[in-house]
Amino acid sequence: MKAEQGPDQAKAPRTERGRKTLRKLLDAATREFADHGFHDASISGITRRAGVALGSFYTYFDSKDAIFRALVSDMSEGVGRAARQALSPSMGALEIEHAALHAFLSFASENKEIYRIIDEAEFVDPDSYRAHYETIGTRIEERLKAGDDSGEFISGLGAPEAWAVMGMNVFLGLRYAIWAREGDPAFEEIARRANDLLAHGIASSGG
Amino acid sequence: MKAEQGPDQAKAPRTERGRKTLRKLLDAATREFADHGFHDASISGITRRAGVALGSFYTYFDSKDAIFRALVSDMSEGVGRAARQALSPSMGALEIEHAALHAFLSFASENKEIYRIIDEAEFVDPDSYRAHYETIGTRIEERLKAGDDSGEFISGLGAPEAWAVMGMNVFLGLRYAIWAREGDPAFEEIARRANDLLAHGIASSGG
DNA sequence: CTGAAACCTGAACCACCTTTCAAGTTTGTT
DNA sequence: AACAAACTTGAAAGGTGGTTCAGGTTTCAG
Repeated sequence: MKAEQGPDQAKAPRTERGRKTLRKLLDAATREFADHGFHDASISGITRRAGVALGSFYTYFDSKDAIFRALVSDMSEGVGRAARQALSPSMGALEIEHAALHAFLSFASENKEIYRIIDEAEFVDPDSYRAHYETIGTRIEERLKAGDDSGEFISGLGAPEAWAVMGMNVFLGLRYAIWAREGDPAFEEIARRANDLLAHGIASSGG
Repeated sequence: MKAEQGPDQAKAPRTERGRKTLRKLLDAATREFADHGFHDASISGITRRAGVALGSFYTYFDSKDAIFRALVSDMSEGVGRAARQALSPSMGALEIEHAALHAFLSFASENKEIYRIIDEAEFVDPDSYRAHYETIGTRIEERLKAGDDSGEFISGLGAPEAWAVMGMNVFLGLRYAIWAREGDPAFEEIARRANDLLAHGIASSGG
């Protein structure tokens, strides 16, 4: 239909002024979507926060959907980047899962608005949402298979176990990072307990 | 602001005709919200599906939000009812978790629209959404504590483990019930593998 | 049977929001 | 300096859809 720069790119600015305006719009949109949700957010709200005229928005994005997609894509990458940085190949397989969850909890805690936006993609941009979790699920599955190969994990692990681990992590993030309460255990304890569950399960040995 | 019948009740009809119209509106709304999502759903779409005039909607609900809330509340109870029916006190603690997940997968598979509507409540009606998961989490935590007491589970289990289990179940439901694919394992196998993970974890015994 | 309450109807009101556009300003290159 | 391209501007076009309302019909208790 229309020639675009990249998969979900904004119309690329060609001057310094343009790059600054684009950045202002993206930052403003993050706040606007976080505060109001996709549908109650308005373009005029975004441009007001960004301090630019309403019409300027369309210099950089074709539509409200387009800027939302750009944001989701940005943030999905951000989650991946944060996870990658916390992991090192020298870690043991279990240790990797522990570090991944701990990093995820910290990231979610510091980026609550980002999390809400990705969640809302389920309804605004289902393909991106699905791609986001499929990608993470695949990465976890690869880690499980690696632990299998190295003898640290039992064999026969696959996608179902990967999705189970992902679900654990996401829900612990929802409860203890996004919905954090006074008196909750620290992230360190949460990660340790989840790791114990993952390692040995909860059946009593005598059973 | 306004006197209402119940916590999230529709304006109660007083005649048989009224009860039928209310039911038609709720059924139509379920389909409309499932097909279009909250914001792209329209009142006129609901009344068209229900076969009643636009204005009749406001005889039963104060707003679009109100009917959505009523629906979420209905459905949240439906999920709980389905789970309760699948469980029996004679089951062992692990068996209970297995049955709960299996029932949830079946329920989600047969009620995809319900699943989607509850998910969207995160944005339309955050309090209901949170209450929904807090309730389920508490119920799981009670089951874990019961297994602890009976000696079937290790001791020290609590909310973090409950949320981990809930996350596992929800994400397995998302992947294998809602996003089911050709060639996926049967629910029985998914439930069995999740139950193994929950019972013994994935660390190799020799570790 | 009868009257009041419940219920139904759909056109119109209204508030709001995305998107367009024509005209003006700034930037960067030659 | 001079010009084209990039960028900005904000009013207004063009839609949409939630909500109201005044008047008509049905229900049901007495």
